[in-house]
Amino acid sequence: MALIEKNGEIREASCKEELTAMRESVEILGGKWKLHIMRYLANRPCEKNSFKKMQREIDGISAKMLSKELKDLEVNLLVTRTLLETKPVTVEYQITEYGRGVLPLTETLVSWGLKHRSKIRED
Amino acid sequence: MALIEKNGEIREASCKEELTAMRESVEILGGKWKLHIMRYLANRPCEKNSFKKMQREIDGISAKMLSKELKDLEVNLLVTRTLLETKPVTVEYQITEYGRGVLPLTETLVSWGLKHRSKIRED
DNA sequence: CTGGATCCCTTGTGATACTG
DNA sequence: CAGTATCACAAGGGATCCAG
Repeated sequence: MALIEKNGEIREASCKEELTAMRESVEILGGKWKLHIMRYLANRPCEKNSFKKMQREIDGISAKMLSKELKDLEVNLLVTRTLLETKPVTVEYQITEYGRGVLPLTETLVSWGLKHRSKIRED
Repeated sequence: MALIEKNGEIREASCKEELTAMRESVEILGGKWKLHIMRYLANRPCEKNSFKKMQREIDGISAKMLSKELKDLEVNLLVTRTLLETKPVTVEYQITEYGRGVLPLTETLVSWGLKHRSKIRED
C-alpha cells in the first residue's frame, strides 16, 4: 500500500489517488527519450556531459528532442543544467541526487523487458 | 545488473541490450491506458470483468481504446479473453498469472508519483 | 453486448536550416 | 556550441455510426 502526505497528515492513498499518481509518473517519465537520458546521465555522474556529446552518444536523438526533454527533466528537478562561460559557451548536464530515484524504475523496466522477450519467444 | 538468456546461455546484459529491453517495455506497457487496465484487472481477479463493465468503470476510456488495448495486452499474454455464449454474447477479461509480473512496476510508478508530487510542491 | 470502421483532431517526433 | 524555428509526418486518441 502506498502512503500519501497531504495537508500535513500521512495516510493511505486511495485507489483513485494511486491511479492519478501513476498517470503523472507516466506523463513525466514517459515518451521515447526521458528514461534513456536518465540512464545515460546516471552512468556518467562525473563526466562533462555537454549537449553535443549527449547528442552524439544517445543513439538517434535530434537536437530538438534532446533540448526539449532536458528542459522537462530540469523542471522536474531530475537533472541540472550548468552553463559554462567558455568560448563558445558549453553546457553540462548532470543527474541530480533526487533524479537517481527513478533508477529503480528503469531497472524494473529493463528486467521486465528481458524476461518478457524470452517469455514471448518460448511459445 | 540484469541477466539475459540467449541461445541457451545466461550472461549479463550489455548496456545496449538493457536499453533495448527498457524501450520494449515502454512500448508494450506505455501509453495512456495499458497500466491502468492492468491495475483494474489486478484488483478484480475473481469478478466478471465484462467489456461493458470495464468501459463503465475505467474513467474516460472509449470503446475503441479499450478494445485495442485489451487486444495488445492479450497478444503479450498479460490478460485472457473469454467469450461466453450468452445471448447476446459477453466477453470476460482477466489478468494472467504472468501479467501480475507488471504489478511491481505499477507500484513503483505509484509511489514515485506520490513522492514526486510532494517534492515538487515543497519548493 | 462486443467491438470494428471511419473520420478527425491533437500530440509526438524527425529533418533541416538558422541564430546568438 | 547550444539551442530555436519551421515544416512535415506518424502515432495517439476521441466521437460516432454500424454490424454480428
